[in-house]
Amino acid sequence: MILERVKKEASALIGAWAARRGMKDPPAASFAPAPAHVAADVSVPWPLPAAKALKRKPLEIAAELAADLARVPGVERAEPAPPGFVNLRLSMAALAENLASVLKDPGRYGAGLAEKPRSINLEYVSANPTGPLHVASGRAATLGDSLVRILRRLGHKAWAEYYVNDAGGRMEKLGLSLKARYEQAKGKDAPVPEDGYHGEYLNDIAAKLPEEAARWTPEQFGRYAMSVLLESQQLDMELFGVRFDRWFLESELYTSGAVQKTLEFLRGRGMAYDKDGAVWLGTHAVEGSEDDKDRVLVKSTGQPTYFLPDIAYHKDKFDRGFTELIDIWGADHHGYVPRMKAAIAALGKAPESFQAIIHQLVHLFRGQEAVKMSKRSGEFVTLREVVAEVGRDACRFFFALRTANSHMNFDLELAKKQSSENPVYYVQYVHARICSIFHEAEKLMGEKAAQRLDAAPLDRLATPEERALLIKLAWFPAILQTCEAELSPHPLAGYLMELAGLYHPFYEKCRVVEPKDPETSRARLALCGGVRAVIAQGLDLLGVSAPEKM
RNA sequence: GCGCCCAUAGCUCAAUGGAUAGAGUGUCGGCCUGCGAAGCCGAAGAUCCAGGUUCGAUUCCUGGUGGGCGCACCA
Repeated sequence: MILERVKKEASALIGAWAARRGMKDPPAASFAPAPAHVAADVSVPWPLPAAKALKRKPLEIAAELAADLARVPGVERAEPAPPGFVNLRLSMAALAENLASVLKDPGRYGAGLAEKPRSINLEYVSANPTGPLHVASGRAATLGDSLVRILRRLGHKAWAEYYVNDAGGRMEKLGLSLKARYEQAKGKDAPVPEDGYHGEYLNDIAAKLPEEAARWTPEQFGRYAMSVLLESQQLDMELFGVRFDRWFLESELYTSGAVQKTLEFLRGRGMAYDKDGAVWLGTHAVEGSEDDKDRVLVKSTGQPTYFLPDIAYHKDKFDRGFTELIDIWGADHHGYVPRMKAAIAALGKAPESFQAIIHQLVHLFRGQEAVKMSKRSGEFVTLREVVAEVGRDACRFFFALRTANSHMNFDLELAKKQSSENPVYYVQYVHARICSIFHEAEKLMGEKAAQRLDAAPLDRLATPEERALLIKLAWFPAILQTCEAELSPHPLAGYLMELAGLYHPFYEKCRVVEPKDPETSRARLALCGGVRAVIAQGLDLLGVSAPEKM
């Protein structure tokens, strides 16, 4: 990981430079890829913010600093550039060494960069078990699953959970709806309740009910429907390549007594009080609370609200040893954030230990026409349906490219039409193409020779196209860290697009398998091997396959 | 009414306060008798409006305009 070494050394030199000039709080050094029009690899903008503190011209600082940074091992050249950058060019030897390390152990490339390993519980999707998963759930699933994979690669403990709301009033509503469908199937005139679930899927479940269902109570219908639907959701996630470490049932919180214990815990901390026959959480009294009013924990009927078991659930996560909780919610729940934060504080935990990632909602279109997303009305576009039509890879990459904050329109017609033009194929194509080159090389050089990349003469890599690829490979670990910092996989998806975009010109200009020049062939094969490995690793972190043939 | 989020190329999206705002797709013009044309090369094409802070603003602040979402003893 050449860039990480260079960044570390350069930061130390910058710190020393600042100390020599008596700077008290020097700005942190940052490193970015140099823009296309400068002949350098890494851009260091540090002189610009430093100039303000020192009241000096940024370009002068850059010039002085460049002299220092030129000494960093692996740096071939360091030059000042207006208005106040230091541009670094890495040595070919360093880039070659980096490629060699990628080839040696691709699975460890970018691994273990976490300086302080975090213990994070990520909860996402958590859809009600009252229907199949909607295509919009694919967004949260992609965000969460990819993030978990990336965090683990970096060396963090990341644990994925899905909270199943299998308690409360929904069960009866669902039961009555299924019962109606069941009776309809027997020719009776039994309307689904107005506020029930009107989706087609209940007909399918009704058709497969056992005989004894004739004597079931609505609750039994409800329990049955939920277990079927939960299994269906679990299959949805599996088909989408999303694995959860635990499907946490809300009902467990009741059977274990955790709900009651949490209430007592909050009372004991002086955070809960009685008013108007209900029990309230004194959120306004919590230090730093941004919630504007108190919230009901137990209704005057004696029934807990949704809020209380939810607090119990989050308490349980802390009790299991996680120090950070991250929930991924759709924007329709953003109003719930201050409340949850207040609850976390009421539990006596640091407010920073809980974080909500809010993603904007997915708006479905069929051409120009908006598609309703209601579970109660008939029209319902399931995740499984879309995955079956456009493919898991295309779907996941599509979601992975976007930031959580983007309000996205998902045109089902376009998604189908574009399935062969989806950006994911642009990336996968490079992988397949390289695999094909290796087959070609094996034919000419023999299988063993083509696969022995470790001793390749990498100093043969000298064209701009080859160099651009080597640099791009070097940025991969830093991209994973960006994903962590932004809590989003989208920088990785964008990176893979860029890496693929650099490979094709290389392919056009640099012939890899060339019997007349076996040395260059071997070097280029090694480069191809490195690109293939990083693409495969990157796609895997996004839950996307890297096919050998397309 | 109050709060959160968004507005960048025809379309879908990127861009830790920094250099000439990047991709994909679409349009136009070229490129397959050597490793995959799901590709390459070239062209045209963008920061909603008005102020402000800054050496420097797509980015930060204020005010508009347009849109999404939310403001329960629902979950």
